[in-house]
Amino acid sequence: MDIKSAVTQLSSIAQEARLEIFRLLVQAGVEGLPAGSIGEKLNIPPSTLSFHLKELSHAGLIDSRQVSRFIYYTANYAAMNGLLAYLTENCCAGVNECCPDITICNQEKGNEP
Amino acid sequence: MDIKSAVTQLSSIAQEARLEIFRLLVQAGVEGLPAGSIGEKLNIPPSTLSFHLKELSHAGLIDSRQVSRFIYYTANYAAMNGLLAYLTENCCAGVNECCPDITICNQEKGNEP
DNA sequence: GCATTATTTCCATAATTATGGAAATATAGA
DNA sequence: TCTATATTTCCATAATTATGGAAATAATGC
Repeated sequence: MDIKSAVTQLSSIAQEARLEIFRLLVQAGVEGLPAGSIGEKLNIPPSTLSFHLKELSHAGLIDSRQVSRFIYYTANYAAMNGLLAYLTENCCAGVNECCPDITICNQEKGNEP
Repeated sequence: MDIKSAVTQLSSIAQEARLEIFRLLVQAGVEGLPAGSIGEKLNIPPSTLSFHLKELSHAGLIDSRQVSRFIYYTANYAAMNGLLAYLTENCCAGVNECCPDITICNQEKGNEP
């Protein structure tokens, strides 16, 4: 992880609408949600939603896949992990127990029904 | 944690200079660093540094204390924890093991010499 | 091909944020 | 009080980012 990617990822969630979208997707799990549902749940007009989804997507914090006419968006848990790890890297100079290892939202253990 | 605070905190580190400052302080541990040292290490002019430190401070991600003529800045590990927890809250709907508990950088276990 | 639905692009406008020089303020020691 | 050092405030300029309507594009079923 380099600092520019980290800034891009942080910027992408440093905005209320996008943070709501991201958290919604984090909570939605590996199946994700189609764009339309996201806009409906969060009451965001299509053009604005599209703009924000693109920002999150470019940052790499969410992925998308097409299913018929719907585009499903999902949180990229690995990217989230990477970002959190970067923030806490070498915490307290790694000298002691101040900062335990982190392992958060490992997508390998997803909850696909 | 409410979404506005989270956005404020994320915005505060969604900027290269500030992310460098924050990470430097996270790594510096509980003693922290005086403003001057930060500016020197990261090559940031005083006025710019002051602006960025204020942003981080207002967001609550760093604290400061005066020691003689120096102002020491420190990472607020509790705030960092809170932010990371907010991002991963109810991950995958909390249905399974997708997202283990997180405990990162607990300042109670600091490494004061 | 046509109608329908889903999503994105384009665009102008508005709002926010970053930069750093110069001056001001604060602290401490002689 | 005078001087030196540390940090912040002020300010103008520049750059980036957000918003949403309207139009365009894409995908599906009939």
